[in-house]
Amino acid sequence: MAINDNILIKIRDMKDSLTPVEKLVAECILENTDDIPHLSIKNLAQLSKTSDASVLRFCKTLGYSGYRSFIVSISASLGSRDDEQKDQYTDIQPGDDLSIIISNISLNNMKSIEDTLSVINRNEVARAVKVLRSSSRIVFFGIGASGIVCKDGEQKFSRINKMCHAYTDGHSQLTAATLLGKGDVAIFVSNSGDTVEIIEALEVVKKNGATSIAITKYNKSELADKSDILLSISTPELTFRSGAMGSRIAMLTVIDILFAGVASAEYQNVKKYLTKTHNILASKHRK
Amino acid sequence: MAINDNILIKIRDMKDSLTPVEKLVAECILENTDDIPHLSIKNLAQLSKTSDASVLRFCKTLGYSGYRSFIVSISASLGSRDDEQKDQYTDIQPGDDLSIIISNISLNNMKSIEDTLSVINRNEVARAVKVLRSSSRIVFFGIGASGIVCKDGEQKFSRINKMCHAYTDGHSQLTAATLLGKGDVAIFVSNSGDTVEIIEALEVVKKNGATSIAITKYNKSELADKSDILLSISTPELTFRSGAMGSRIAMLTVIDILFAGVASAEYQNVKKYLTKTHNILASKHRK
DNA sequence: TATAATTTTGAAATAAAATTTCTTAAATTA
DNA sequence: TAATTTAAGAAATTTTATTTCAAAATTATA
Repeated sequence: MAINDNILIKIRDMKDSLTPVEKLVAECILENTDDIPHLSIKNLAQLSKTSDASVLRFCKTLGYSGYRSFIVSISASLGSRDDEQKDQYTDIQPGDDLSIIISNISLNNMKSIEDTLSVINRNEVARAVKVLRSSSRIVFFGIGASGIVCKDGEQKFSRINKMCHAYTDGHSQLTAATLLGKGDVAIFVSNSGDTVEIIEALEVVKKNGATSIAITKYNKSELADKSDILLSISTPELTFRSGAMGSRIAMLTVIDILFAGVASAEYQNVKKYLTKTHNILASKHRK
Repeated sequence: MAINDNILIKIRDMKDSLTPVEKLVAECILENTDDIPHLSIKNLAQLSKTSDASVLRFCKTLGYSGYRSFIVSISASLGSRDDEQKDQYTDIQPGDDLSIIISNISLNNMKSIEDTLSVINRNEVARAVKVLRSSSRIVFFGIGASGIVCKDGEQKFSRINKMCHAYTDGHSQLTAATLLGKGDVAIFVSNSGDTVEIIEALEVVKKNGATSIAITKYNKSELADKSDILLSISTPELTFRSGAMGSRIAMLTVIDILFAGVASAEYQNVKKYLTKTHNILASKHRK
């Protein structure tokens, strides 16, 4: 829905009440709309087989103060032209035009965040932040795409000097899980919530008395059932074609929230770490 | 959601890499956006306390052919903008209420994607997809938070049986860069575009004749200048508190787009791979 | 720290574009 | 058919944009 004046509609409606030469100008504009903003008044006069004075008269007839104003207005109208479907999930189809792919992927990723925002339980987030703040160390468990989310969490919490580690394969996960104990927090990242290795690790962790946090899709799953704190994400179930794009973005956002929650609550303690790590990284930039 | 180019975002992101006088122009434009379309180049020079030559230089720096093109573009952006205010970037404050943190983080991550959509050059995306399709192998270069994005790319492209690898430390990056040659594609991921190791690797890669693709923030930087194909992202410059959250989400979205572009164009070839990898992963789920 | 090289900048010159004025042509009407 | 009005373009003028160039500021180098 274009909310602004649409000059093209104005021109179309005005057309019949214009003088013959002005009408030529109007028709020329309607036929070459996209090019108009880049034409000079002389160019447009040539293209419409009229004169520059007539083009200017046309602009004034439409109510503009001059050619420049007219161009500004037509540019704005072209800018506000609606871009088709906006906010439903759309899957990528084979052979899709690249432009559609670009907006679909972007919209889906945005939608994943938005949807996660609406399913996530704020009390659970608060509980998670609380146990993370008082934890002696944090261990992330995730495999494949979820492993990447874990690595991200590890990097983030390292910056505020939290003892933390990400384990991204079954074996190291089991060994790490065995060594956890009371006061430790284990964060399990799994889209499905049914990954064998993750459930195995969860069971070991629980036996050892550490607190478990699950980041998983909003759904019934063993992970969701058995973990102490449940942070749900939501993302479209697109076909396998699209890979696990949205869910990963949603999971990262949950990690961001946990990090910001902890860092903000402990700001007095952590700001020196943030400053230090920021500066040391900046020194690795040229110039 | 504004899906079109938004020049105001471009200006905001570019600001810090401009010369002092160009920066004055940029700030003046950001403060008087609505008036700009009706100002002559001389007016704008006066308003920004610079010279007409500098304003013109500013337009060219941003990539426009002249002042007129710039005005057309800014008019289009103004025409397409919808209810602002709501979608301003917001930073986390120490001690913020958890509920505010949750929505700020989510909104900022969404906005990063949206803004990236408005600065990314679709022709460059098309070129990138083309070289990726015909490449004999793909190598990702990135360090720190960007390294995680690289790992993600590696996982994605592996699923369609593309030869690919992510190198996330300076040494392995240099050795990998040395061995690349014609027909190979190197994807460089760096938010700043100035990371020492990345620039070094880029120089080696160029010397060896491989094609270079940069994923970096919309800004002037050595990486942006020197790479063959430039894919820009946009994200708010929040204070250091928030870490590199938005930029990472934006970069991942760009990777998603490249992957979907390649997979969609080669759907007939890759669907068997996608099915196979999907099934083998599903077998690792319980029940 | 002085000097060379480079980059940034604005003033002036030039070119291009927009606007006004004026004249002629066409249409209308008495 | 002649007088009047309206429409249109050519030419002149004004404004605007662009290029060129030299001074100033900055950065690198000795």
